[in-house]
Amino acid sequence: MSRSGEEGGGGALKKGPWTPAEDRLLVDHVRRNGEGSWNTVRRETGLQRCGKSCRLRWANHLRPNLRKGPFSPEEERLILRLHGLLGNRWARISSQLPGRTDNEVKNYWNTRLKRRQRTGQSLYPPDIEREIAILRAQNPFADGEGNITNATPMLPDPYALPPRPPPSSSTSASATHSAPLINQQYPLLNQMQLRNHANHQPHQAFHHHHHHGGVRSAGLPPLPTRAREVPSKQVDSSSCSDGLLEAMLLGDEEHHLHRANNHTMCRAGSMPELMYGGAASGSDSDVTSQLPPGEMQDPPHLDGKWDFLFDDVKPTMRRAESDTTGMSSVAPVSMPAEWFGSPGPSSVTDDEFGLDLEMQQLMSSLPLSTDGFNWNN
DNA sequence: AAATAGTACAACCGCGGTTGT
DNA sequence: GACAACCGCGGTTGTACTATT
Repeated sequence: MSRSGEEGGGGALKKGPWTPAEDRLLVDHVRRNGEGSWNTVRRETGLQRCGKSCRLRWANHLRPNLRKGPFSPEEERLILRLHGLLGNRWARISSQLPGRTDNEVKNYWNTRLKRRQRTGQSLYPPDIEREIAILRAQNPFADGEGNITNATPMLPDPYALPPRPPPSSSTSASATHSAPLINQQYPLLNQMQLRNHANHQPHQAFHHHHHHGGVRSAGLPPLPTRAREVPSKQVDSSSCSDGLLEAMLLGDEEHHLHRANNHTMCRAGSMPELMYGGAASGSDSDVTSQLPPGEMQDPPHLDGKWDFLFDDVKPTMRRAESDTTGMSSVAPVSMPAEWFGSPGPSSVTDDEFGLDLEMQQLMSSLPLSTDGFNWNN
């Protein structure tokens, strides 16, 4: 089969930078049809772009709640830690950075941090390296290459009673013993575990890893089939808004980061003019409600007409979601509600939950320390 | 001011996974 | 089960921008 077959028919597909007119076509398409079905964009809008390109453009530049601009020190720390645990799984890493895309994280890593390698510096700051070594020892599903190694699910019971605290005197020694994830060094993590317990039914508490290239869940109960791969960006907020990350960040400077992510800087990348607002309708579907007054901008090149774009964006209706076999209770995965200013309870689907759980386990292992390391070195 | 090097980022490409027929 | 279509992810490339010489 031809992987490029999706471009079949019609004239040549356009490549290169997107124009405002193309963006408008795509956004309007998503507004009417929801995300997904990217290959119908061309048929329905006449946009001479392949579906793949449309998806990328939407995900990286046009979707709401994108956070652009330099990574904050907190974000950088998180990237480093997660990369140490996950490797080059950019989508997973970016899922823990609200509003950030995998492409951004990837670019960041390739430029800023790989420069350290070229200059002979270690990939991670020394303290992060220590953390990673410890966390790897604690997380049996994350090896040094970022691979999932849980051919046999080995996640500690997240609902287990807190174990004995590790010896307070020997941090390095803990790297050699398999310390449980619930760690009294990080009291908030215990809260997170309890919260996790309250939010999810026990039968859901298994590890389900969907990522290609990884080891899939072995001998685990089948998941209700839902619309397959969830773009990581679409998981992020639902994972964070009600999940463990926010709890972890409570009382921490990163908490402020997270709050900031939720309420500001909702703009689109190279097109800062693409503010999804201007006519605050007050409805849940109005992303502009997340933008502080005064941050509204009219997109110059679009003559201030972007306000209409996201008033009624429909949730994705994908093939697998169009059935009515017990999946009607599954919230649409695309267009998370929090995009539109209605955080509400997390609507994590079963599939998302599997991803979420894995990330929660990892995230719950990350210490809260905010050291004074110079991250620009 | 011009040339060069370095950086940042958008976009493309290929691969692999999932779903539908 | 085989195949086709679709989709998402990660690697890579192209190019605009900025800093330096």
